[in-house]
Amino acid sequence: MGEAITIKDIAKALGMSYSTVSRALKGSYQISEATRQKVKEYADAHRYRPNLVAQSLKSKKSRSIGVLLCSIPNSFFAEVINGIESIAYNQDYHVILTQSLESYERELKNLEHLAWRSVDGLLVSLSTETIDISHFKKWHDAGVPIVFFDRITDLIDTHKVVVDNAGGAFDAVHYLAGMGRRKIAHITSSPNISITKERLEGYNKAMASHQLSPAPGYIQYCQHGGMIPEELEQAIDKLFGMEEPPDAIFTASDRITISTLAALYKRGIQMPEQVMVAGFSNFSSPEIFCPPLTTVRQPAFEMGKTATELLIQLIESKRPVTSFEKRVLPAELIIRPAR
Amino acid sequence: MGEAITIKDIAKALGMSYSTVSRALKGSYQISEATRQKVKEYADAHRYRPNLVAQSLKSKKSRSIGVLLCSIPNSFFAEVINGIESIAYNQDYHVILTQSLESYERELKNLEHLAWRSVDGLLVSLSTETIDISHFKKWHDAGVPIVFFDRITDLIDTHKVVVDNAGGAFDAVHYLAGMGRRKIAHITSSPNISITKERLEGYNKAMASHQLSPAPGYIQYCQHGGMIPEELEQAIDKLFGMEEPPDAIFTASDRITISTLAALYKRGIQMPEQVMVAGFSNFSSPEIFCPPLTTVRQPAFEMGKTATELLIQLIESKRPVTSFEKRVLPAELIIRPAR
DNA sequence: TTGAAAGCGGTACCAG
DNA sequence: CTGGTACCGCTTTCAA
Repeated sequence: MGEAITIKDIAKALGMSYSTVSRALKGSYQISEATRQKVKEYADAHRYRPNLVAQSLKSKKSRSIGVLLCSIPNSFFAEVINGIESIAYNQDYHVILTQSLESYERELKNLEHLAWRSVDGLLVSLSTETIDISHFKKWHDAGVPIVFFDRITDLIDTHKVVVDNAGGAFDAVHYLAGMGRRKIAHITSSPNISITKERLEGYNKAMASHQLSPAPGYIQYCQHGGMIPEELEQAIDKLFGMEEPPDAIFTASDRITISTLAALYKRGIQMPEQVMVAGFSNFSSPEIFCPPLTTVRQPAFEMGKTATELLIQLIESKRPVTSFEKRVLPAELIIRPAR
Repeated sequence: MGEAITIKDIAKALGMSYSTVSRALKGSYQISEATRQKVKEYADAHRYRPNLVAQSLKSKKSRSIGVLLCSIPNSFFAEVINGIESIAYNQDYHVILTQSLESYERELKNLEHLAWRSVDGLLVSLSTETIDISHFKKWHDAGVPIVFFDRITDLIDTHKVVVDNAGGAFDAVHYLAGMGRRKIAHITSSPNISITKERLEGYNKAMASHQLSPAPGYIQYCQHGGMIPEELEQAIDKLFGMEEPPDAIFTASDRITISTLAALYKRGIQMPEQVMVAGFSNFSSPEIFCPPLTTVRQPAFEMGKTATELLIQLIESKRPVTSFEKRVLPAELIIRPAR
């Protein structure tokens, strides 16, 4: 795009060698203040911008970050992407997005693709189907920086960014119990992924703290995280086919929350009278739902930002990093009373 | 990422010259079937992948597409991005996203940034602030392929992808009128952008066809497309401070629709009794809003796909393209009756 | 402090 | 049909 001026042009114009110009532009090194001035001036005047491709070829760094996540238009991930871009843009990295659509197969293919594109590092949120993580282990062991976010794994030692899933889940269930509900069900994602376990833990803890114990079948898993509509339909049908159907549901993710509400409507189940719903969601205005929805909101933008900062730190670290951190961001319960 | 095998490695291993290997790999040209076989086999066996950076440097093509839009986490644009990625991924282009956040200033900066990254082409949806489009004209005249989508301009002759905004607007307003509403207001975005004009046109036409003429002040513009919360608050306050407040509102975009509902709630204005709302939105399940929202849905994924296909076609065209098309995708009115 | 030159991985032209 | 080589734009050693 556009015919740009190169180092050679500058050298020719100023009657110097390429290397001198190159050095002058990078600041550093041994170079006389005079020539540096001259070069900088000329460069600015002619709007010189280094050719990134040439730099890449030389440095073997692509200044790109690969992102693996399940779905771009999911409101949670869309916000995460926003956070990622906000950092990457300023640090002159570009971001290559790939979506697994909750398929292990696709996750593998995407990883392959990103490897080929020679990204400098990876931001990864695992698919619901993923159990074996040796594909990531391979790259990680080969020295490729990886930061996991949201759906993480304990089997690879690197930076991780998550929200306080257990805490958020606890708060939501505690709220439902506080509203007098005792038969609180939980519709959640695949048991494979970390967030499912942690949110379940919060649910269990809150139930216990209210001396409640969920009936068998009160915990419904959607293997594909609600990506497949039938999953949710089935979950709802099972719950309301029970002898003692729930009087509240705690939903574990954005997509599941929205789909649960839709499915309940379709069946004419009254909310909040018959069943009260609260769950994870990052939709901007859940107060316009019917009834207004109490949600656990995740700092998605923040998560994207933090993960990207950590990744770039890893990429640009001079010495191999051996000590890793797990950032836990707070989840926020936003209570929206019925009208 | 990873230590890859190069053409030189293959050449060395097979005792041929670089050029022979290169030719063999590209298929074409004059090369004996035997050597081609040998090379291909070796390459496959050792998982050879051409170095994209080197190819870029040589070919002066980056195989990247720059995208300019207003906001990533907006549900409409998030779906568009999904469509863009779906095509780009398969054609081995990568996508660089930038957001204007409805600022002309930022749009300029982003364009600069993308130019520097030497993208092969641009997908552009203008910011609400943009009036002067000479920055795009400059690049377009320099031969950079551009495809405009959604918020387009007539001042640059190139491919464009839009939805039938006037038609969608007409349908929505016609629906409201059909429900017996006569005082139908319109909250819309900045008058600068194409979609505002077209949706207004549909509104006017539908009003006229029902022998309705909007009171002065029934058309409220949000200069920043509802990005700034106060804009909407003011619009609502103006509408309901009038002697004859509206009994229906047609909203012109996703963000405006959601914010309008939220603002009406906040003020305790009853829907649909006091005022009935219908508008553009790509939220997945507006039936869970209160009341269920009748929406004009745009084929956003399709739009992203189509725009990207057209762009890649431009980029890869051997001869300069001189005849351009404007694809108009249908908008779909989805009626959701009150419960 | 500056210049010359090699090389990153591919491509394409020119000989042979 | 195949080999040699220059070159894309930049960085970096080695000499001067």
